[in-house]
Amino acid sequence: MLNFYDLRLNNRDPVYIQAAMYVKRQIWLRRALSGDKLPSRREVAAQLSINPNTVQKAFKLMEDEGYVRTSSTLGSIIYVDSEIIARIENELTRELVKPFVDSAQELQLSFDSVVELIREYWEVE
Amino acid sequence: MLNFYDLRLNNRDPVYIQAAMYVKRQIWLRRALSGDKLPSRREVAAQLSINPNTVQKAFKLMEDEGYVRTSSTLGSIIYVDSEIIARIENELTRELVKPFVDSAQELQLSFDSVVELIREYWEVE
DNA sequence: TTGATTGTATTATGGGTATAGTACAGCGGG
DNA sequence: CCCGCTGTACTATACCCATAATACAATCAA
Repeated sequence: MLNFYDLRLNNRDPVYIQAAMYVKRQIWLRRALSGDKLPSRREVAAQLSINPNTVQKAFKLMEDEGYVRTSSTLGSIIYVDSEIIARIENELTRELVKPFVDSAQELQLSFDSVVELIREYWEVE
Repeated sequence: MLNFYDLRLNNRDPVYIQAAMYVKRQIWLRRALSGDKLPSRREVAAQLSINPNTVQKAFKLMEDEGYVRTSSTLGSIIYVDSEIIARIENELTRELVKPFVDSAQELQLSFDSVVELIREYWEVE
């Protein structure tokens, strides 16, 4: 049973987007596999301390994007096939790397200096 | 006279934030120097095809952050000293690199694979 | 069977953002 | 002097997001 306790919400992006992205990352990490159950809308809302309506919106989005299926009898489960996984992988890496490279180049940073900056932040926590 | 023709607005972030960030980047790139004039609110609105009120909000933000000064006689001009430049540099690199590294680590990417991904996107246009 | 949980839906409120439209005092160039 | 531009301010509208508070039919366990 996938849970949402690890998800730390930020104040920048819509909450329902963040929730769906979280599930996407779990699929990417192979921590969410086809058939895995998701908690109920109300349970997820409790885990994240958000409104059940916002969770409903996230589930709706995940269903539309194809990796969550819902039946009123069984609740919601993960569904992924190779096509969906490939789509998610492309989406996650592209959405991560592309804007970063664009911004770095807009600031006219060199490739080497960017690598150096990342190295600085990589280990520190 | 600094203009805003190069700024491509996205649909993700508030427009007035993007406008202020654009000026910040020009300062970072030393394309905007102390004393450089900014167009009027209405002129910026025209350059970006947005509402003058939104521009006013951007100018208000830039004044609050210290790198734009306005007098009703001379209009708005850039003002930066070494302290402000240092602050902007830290802010831009941190806001660029930190979230990127956080996301990459959340996807459990290795440092080397991240560098490789960036290399893939770096030259491509 | 009864009661609790489920997915789903609706209405209302509030905050943030962006827009449109208007207004006004101050200043400068013709 | 006067017209136009300036910065500034205000109201109203609209959209998206998030929340609160319900409501209801279907399902399942006790």
